[in-house]
Amino acid sequence: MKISQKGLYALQAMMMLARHYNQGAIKIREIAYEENLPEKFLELILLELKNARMVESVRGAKGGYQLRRAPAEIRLSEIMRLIDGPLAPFGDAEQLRTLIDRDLPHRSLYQLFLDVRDAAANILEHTTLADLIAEPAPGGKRKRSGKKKEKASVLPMVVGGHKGE
Amino acid sequence: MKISQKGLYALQAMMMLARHYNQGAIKIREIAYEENLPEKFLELILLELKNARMVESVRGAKGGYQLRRAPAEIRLSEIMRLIDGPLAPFGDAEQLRTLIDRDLPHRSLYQLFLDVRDAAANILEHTTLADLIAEPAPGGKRKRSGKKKEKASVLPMVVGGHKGE
DNA sequence: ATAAAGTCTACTAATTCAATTGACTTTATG
DNA sequence: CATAAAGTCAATTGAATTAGTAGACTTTAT
Repeated sequence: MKISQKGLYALQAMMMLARHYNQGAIKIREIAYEENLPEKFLELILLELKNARMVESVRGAKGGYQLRRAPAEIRLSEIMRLIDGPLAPFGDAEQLRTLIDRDLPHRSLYQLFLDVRDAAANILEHTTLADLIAEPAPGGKRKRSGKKKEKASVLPMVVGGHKGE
Repeated sequence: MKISQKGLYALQAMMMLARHYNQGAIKIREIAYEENLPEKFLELILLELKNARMVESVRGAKGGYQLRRAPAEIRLSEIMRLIDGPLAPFGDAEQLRTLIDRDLPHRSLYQLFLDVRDAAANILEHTTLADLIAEPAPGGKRKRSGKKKEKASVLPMVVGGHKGE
């Protein structure tokens, strides 16, 4: 899973729209200005987000873009998959599962790739735009939404070492 | 973190060399044949692995390649970083930490990226070539080495849902 | 009618990816 | 000591991807 410049722009634009949720349509120019994004490029990105039904547009004068669902209902994984493809570091989850079954000599390698993709998916499926725009409590640590009704498996919070990369 | 074709080849080649550890130098041609890799491309990859001191070469007739360290001492993260760069989905860990400090409006987004990279790093730093080539116990589940002496933070085992991507 | 907005198609320049080519160097061996 | 088998290394290539730009078109508020 590699996030491209375009993917970053998409996420920034969506965060901006989330911050302005329920304030009517926001012009491309305003998003571009507030987030410092190339306007013409952003245009294409918003079109893609619209075709994926994550945002909706209002055409003509007074037009602009707005989220189609509440920020808490839009997962980061959804945006990332749309713009940058599968979360897996190689191929996609389906393909990896097939390879694990069929390419026995490399089974363990593909299983590892799948583990990595699952770790990323667990984080990105459980984080929404609402989580990202929530102001952090002054002394507090970052929180994830932990949606109520989902069937997804438990999510261990990974803290991460402090050196490396 | 995206694994390129080249990265996959490197991992396959290293696994092959791990399987033949302590059997002397293995010819590029043999690796290419056994793993079905393009020979000339593999050549370049092995050169890179050599410059990174993960393998060593023997030149001339009877020459070939072998691991410079035991399979249990070669982490997957090392190979992947060499060939495909940082494990982070965007930039690298250092850069993300800087952005988290300096780009306050996007702090939460970069923190999320860092969480994803930490999750991947936790898996890939704790898996070695020895883990990958270990034959799975007939009915058993996949295991990770869990090295003894390391200072790295605890690693929760992420299982992963069964739909998605 | 007009201006302000989104829509859409096409193009491009730069970079990366996945190799391949071919000349060169080193070493075992007979 | 000639030779063949091997690794070394620089250069090139074709295709794909990335990060945009340009410009014509459509829709809508006023």
